[in-house]
Amino acid sequence: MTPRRRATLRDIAAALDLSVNTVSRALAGKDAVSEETRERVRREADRLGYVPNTMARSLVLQNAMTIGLVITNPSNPFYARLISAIEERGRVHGYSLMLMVTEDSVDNERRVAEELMRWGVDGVLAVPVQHGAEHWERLRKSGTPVVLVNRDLPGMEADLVGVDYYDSARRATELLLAGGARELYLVEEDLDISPVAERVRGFRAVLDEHGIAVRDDQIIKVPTRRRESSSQPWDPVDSYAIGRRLAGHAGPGSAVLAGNDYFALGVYRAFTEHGLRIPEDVAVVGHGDHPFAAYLAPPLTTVRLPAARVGATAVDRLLERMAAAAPGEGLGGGAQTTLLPAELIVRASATGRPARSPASSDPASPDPASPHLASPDPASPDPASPDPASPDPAPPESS
Amino acid sequence: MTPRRRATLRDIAAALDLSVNTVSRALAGKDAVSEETRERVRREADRLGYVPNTMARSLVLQNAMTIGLVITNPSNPFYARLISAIEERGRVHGYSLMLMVTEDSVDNERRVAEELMRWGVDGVLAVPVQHGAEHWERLRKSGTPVVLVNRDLPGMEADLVGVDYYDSARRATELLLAGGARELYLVEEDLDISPVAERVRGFRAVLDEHGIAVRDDQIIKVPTRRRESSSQPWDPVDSYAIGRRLAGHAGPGSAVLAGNDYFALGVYRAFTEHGLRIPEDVAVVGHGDHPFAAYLAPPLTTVRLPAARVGATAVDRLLERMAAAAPGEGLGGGAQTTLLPAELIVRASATGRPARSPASSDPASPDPASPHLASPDPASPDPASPDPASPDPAPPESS
DNA sequence: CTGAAAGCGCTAACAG
DNA sequence: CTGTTAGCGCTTTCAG
Repeated sequence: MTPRRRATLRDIAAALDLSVNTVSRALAGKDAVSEETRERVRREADRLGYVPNTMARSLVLQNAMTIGLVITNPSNPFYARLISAIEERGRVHGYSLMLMVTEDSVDNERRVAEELMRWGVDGVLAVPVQHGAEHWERLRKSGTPVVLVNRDLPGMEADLVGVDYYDSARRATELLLAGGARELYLVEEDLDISPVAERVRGFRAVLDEHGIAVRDDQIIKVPTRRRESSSQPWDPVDSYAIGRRLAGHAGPGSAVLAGNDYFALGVYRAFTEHGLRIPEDVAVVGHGDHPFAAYLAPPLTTVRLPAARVGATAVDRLLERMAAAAPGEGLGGGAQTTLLPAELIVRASATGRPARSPASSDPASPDPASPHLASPDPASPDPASPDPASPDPAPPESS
Repeated sequence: MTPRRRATLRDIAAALDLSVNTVSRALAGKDAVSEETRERVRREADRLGYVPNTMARSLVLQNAMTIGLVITNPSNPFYARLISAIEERGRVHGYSLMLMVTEDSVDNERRVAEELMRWGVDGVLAVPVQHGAEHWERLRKSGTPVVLVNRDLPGMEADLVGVDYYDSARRATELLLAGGARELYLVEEDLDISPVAERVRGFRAVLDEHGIAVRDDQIIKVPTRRRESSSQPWDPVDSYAIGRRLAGHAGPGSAVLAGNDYFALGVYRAFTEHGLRIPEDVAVVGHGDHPFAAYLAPPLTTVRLPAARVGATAVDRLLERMAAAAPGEGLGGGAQTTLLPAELIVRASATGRPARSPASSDPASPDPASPHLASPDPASPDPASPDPASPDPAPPESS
């Protein structure tokens, strides 16, 4: 009984004996239409259950009202939050999201970039796989702005919105040193990506400044297993293995800085099983402030990432580029890089005097290290307030 | 220098002095074209960097080659994995994903459904918000198949692909009873959705069968705070509060079954802080088998959800419906419900003899309760193999 | 084997 | 205020 075929402007026009054009304008709210006609059109439109055809509209308007979002792995909690933030901010501006997943494979990424071109999306937000920038370059040259998110991409001259991991690693390392650690280990994923590189850089820099030599074996790479366990988040199993190895020569003065909380967790367990106490025998700091971090025993000191802000900022930057791309201008100015600050959340796993070390270029960290330092095994596991960095979730009214 | 405007078939045709039509066929690989012409066309096409315009194509073909995916919250790890699985399976069949996020708000859902109609997506996969089915009904009546995922929706007669939570709750409860628990609590999110309802039903059923009366206060609802903390996953903070309350009258024979691992975690911490031992004083079972579950102290017994399979199955079901919707047929047969079995992962937090209770309608659970039972604080935290339910990423049969 | 013509659903000039 | 004419980029008849 219901119309198998969607109603179109023409159907309305026919029923009312008007021209398609008039109907179009009536519905679009343009002026050149009598109020009466407009009313009739409206009525008929929803009598027929008319729904405008976005594709047709986009085809003529030459804009897709869509932005492509390319993510390596939605199961990474940071990216999951990024997706939400981007979707929300995009919607506010009337854009839909075309989501593509690469699983950190360049082949997938190439396919995906191609598909995005075919769709003619208005802009692309991408967490790039490490190698290969040609496909993104092609896209950009064809007039589609591309903004990199979270990871930089060497061969690509594009905007980047990410997190200041160099700084977060510095702060975490300072904290560890301030707590008395001397034998530090950095546990990172074995991927050649900028976030890892930046953290390594920050880690080394601080140790250097303190005159501590860094042996190669202090920077440990955990093999990536995302590909195999498709759509599974990081698995602590490998960091657990690493933790067991470390446990042998660990003792007071040892500390581990992990590139993500899951790695910290694996290490945690290996240590406690081995009878080592955290933080007395070995201090641990993670990255990500995943929901479980505050509830471990002891609560995990970690770095809270401004996912929501990164997402919103990335969308904003992309929107600017899209606006600039419209005229003749060559896609706005030069590439801009925006690194948002992360927040060090000090909890019991890395106790010590707040990192107020001399060398710290640390820009007025919002005094994190207080409540939790008191109780090494706090009775109040941190109300874990929602991303404090996102109290600006876009126009709360937006019409 | 680079073409501001994308090359079109016409450009190729003009350059080669051919008709648009011929070029189209040449590129589409249709037969009625001489090999020579085809070659010339191909060459010119990529000289010009031609990329077919999907929108134009879709407009005439009347299919969008897109499926809409509506998710309440990507930060829920289960949904994150679902997204990956669906994207992957969709891509295999040539479909792109339009992702929409509702944050469990009906208003958002209505907007989103409308938008999906406008795009004319070929089908929709949705994790529905509890109330309001009219917008989905409209979509369906307009000829777009809708398959519900994970949650049922009362007013809607549509296919559903989900998890058998009734069974998972039953099995978990049986396990707890077998372990000697008598005072059981079920901690669930305060949402009126089928997964929760099913678990409550399973929980009650088993207790009933064992002649144990269930007081209302044994079924505890944790307030939802997703909306506020937009794009944040569950926060254990509320379940932690609940755990503290429970800790008062908990003791040997007490047990908690949690609707998700984060809740279990909150309870965990409240108990241990209160000096209660797990599982000796109180046993705990979660839901979800999130990556951290195996690494808690003690490792958390939980239910592993077949996210990848749910995703793949949902896509397959949708594809069937889409195929059926093409002819005159009324969208295939009646609504089908597919509930995939979850797997009970027994770890130290809920020790006891394997649940081999009489009333168990339990279809040969794959003998879970062995390796971990031995060591209440196992030295081998479960290699947490990737979703064992998805070693068959391809159509097990379906198509 | 190739071209001409029509049309998907909508919007943008331009006339009347 | 309203209708006519084009055309977005592509595919599909149907003739040649």
